[in-house]
Amino acid sequence: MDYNSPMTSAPRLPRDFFAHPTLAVARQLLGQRLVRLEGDGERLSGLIVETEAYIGSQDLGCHAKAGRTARNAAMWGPPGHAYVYFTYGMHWMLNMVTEANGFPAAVLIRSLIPIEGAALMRRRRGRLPLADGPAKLCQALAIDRGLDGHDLCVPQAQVFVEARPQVQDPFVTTSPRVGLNTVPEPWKSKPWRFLVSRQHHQKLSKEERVDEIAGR
DNA sequence: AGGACGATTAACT
DNA sequence: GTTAATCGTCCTG
Repeated sequence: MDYNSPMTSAPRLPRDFFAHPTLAVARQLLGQRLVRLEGDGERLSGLIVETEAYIGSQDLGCHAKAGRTARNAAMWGPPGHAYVYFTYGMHWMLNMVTEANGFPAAVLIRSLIPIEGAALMRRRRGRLPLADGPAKLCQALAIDRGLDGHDLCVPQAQVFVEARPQVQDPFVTTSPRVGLNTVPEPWKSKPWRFLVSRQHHQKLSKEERVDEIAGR
């Protein structure tokens, strides 16, 4: 499938998209549209603009470093599933499992540009307008333990990703992953965080609106 | 059974 | 720049 071609419809990313090296998946998820279908049929979505890669038991920043546990079991499973975990006593985090079944790795979704359902996302965030930040994103989209292990690649999925044009290299930056304060080197400094430049956000969301209209 | 510790956030000085 | 909030998870005993 050519993810760069112009399109008026938005096919979902298939499992094969996730069955690849985690750094490539984290990079290629930028600009893709995360969709959350709620029980009442409401559709919430946003463009992914920040991700981080967590890669295997050797990566001391990855939850898989301590081996397989009940909490991180989804990361060992097949690609294209959600790994949702609870941290800091109050926050949920959304990851997408990558690579082959049996190899523990995932991409953390850290930030979205709201596209559909932005008003509801804002209401859930109190006075704050954005879904930027891995915990805020989960709150805005009502993602919690119920979606741990969720299959993102079946027709009945409640959370999935729709293919959008790839973000071009000039608009992408990398940096060390956030919040790994007690993680030893070299893992602490691996540039495994991928961001769409702020300058490019407006252009991305503008194009998305055009495509939304064209698709109807 | 108890304690340490977060892949964070908001509200401070 | 610092720090409190808050509790599931994992490890120790």
